[in-house]
Amino acid sequence: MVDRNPDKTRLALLNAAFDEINQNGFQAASLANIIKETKVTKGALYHHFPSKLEMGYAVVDELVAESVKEMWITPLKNPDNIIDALLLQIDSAISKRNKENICFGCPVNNLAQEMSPIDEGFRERINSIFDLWRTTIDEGLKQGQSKGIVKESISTETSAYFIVSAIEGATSLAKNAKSVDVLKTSLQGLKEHIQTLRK
Amino acid sequence: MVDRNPDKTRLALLNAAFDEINQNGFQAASLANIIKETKVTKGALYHHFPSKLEMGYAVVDELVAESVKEMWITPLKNPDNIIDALLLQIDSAISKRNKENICFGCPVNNLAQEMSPIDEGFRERINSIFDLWRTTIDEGLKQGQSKGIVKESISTETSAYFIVSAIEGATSLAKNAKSVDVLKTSLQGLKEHIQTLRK
DNA sequence: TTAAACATACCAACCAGTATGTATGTAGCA
DNA sequence: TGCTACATACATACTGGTTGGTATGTTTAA
Repeated sequence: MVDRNPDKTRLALLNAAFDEINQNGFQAASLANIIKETKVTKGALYHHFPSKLEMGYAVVDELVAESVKEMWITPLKNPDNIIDALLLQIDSAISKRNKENICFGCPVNNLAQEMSPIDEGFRERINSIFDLWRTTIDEGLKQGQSKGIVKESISTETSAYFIVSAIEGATSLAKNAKSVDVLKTSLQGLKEHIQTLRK
Repeated sequence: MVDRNPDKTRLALLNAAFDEINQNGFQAASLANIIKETKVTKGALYHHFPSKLEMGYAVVDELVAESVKEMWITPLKNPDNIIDALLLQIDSAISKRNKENICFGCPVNNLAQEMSPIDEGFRERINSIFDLWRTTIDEGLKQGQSKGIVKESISTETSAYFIVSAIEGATSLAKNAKSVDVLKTSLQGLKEHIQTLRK
């Protein structure tokens, strides 16, 4: 490194680790690739992070969790109309995908699948992301019910679980198919379902 | 090995590989663990499979694909009532899960997540499993429409994509939460949705 | 002068894969 | 039936490469 800027160095490592993990998974993520990509030396890496595992945790806490909040929490907090807000965010999620990035899937789901049976630290972190996501939708639907926007007959809890799982499943299918169209079609089914929740 | 039984040896390796892959993913699956588990030597393993990759393919072709067919293809081929058949298989899938095995998730989805960006051989194999699954549901819904069981207004293709992605997403959420209840609740939403497809 | 920030060289452990061997079942033939 | 030839089935020991991690530096800012 030419410039001595610890914050910048740390962030560069974190971003490179995020990419490496997203492409190869955590276990197969190679520190050698990360230091090659960032041009940070191994000594500097281990100055900023005590271990590969802790670096992985930092990626989840600081990058993955933040991106989920940006996409699925903040826009769904106290919206005028939760159903419209959900449909908008689904379309927004679709529009962010293209041929090149569809194959990486959802970082949260990737790590959930790979690490949850192996490492409790990852599992708990990812679980709290899913919990926050689901409870935010649950809360939004409940508010929608009391506002008279959402059908009273539905269980908001069941719906919230169902919506999150459908989004993750659609992202997963599309990742494997390497197809934005698969994502669109799968989420079209979800969108139509969400419309039926309207009062 | 005491007894010289090539078919048995091969199957033992395949089963052990399936377990090892299911727990650790393909890349982190260790041949050392597999030969330790089966008490088959490395020479014998490489006599039956030319490489780790080919052994992985064999696991997908001979074990994973077969288990999906048993659960999601055969019972959904030409059923009297596709909606009842779907609901039955979903309940059957739930009932096969317990505290101990919920954390392993769906083998198809696990491999899809991990290997699809990395290896085309895995991706194609898994993709054809998903295709078969989805088209079977699609075909079943189409037959249901012509029999007057399923609403004419729905797109069977969209519904089929949606159903498969919801099942995978629910399995994924439950895996991470290590909770059969999460699976039940998520799939409850799907079951209610499937009921609305009835004419 | 001190500590943070970074750099270099190295390590043991593990990995998939291979080279080379041995034991055993079987097909062909006398 | 008994012997030979051969291929299948399995075993052992090793290799080169990669892994995460560490010990021991040097540089630089405060």
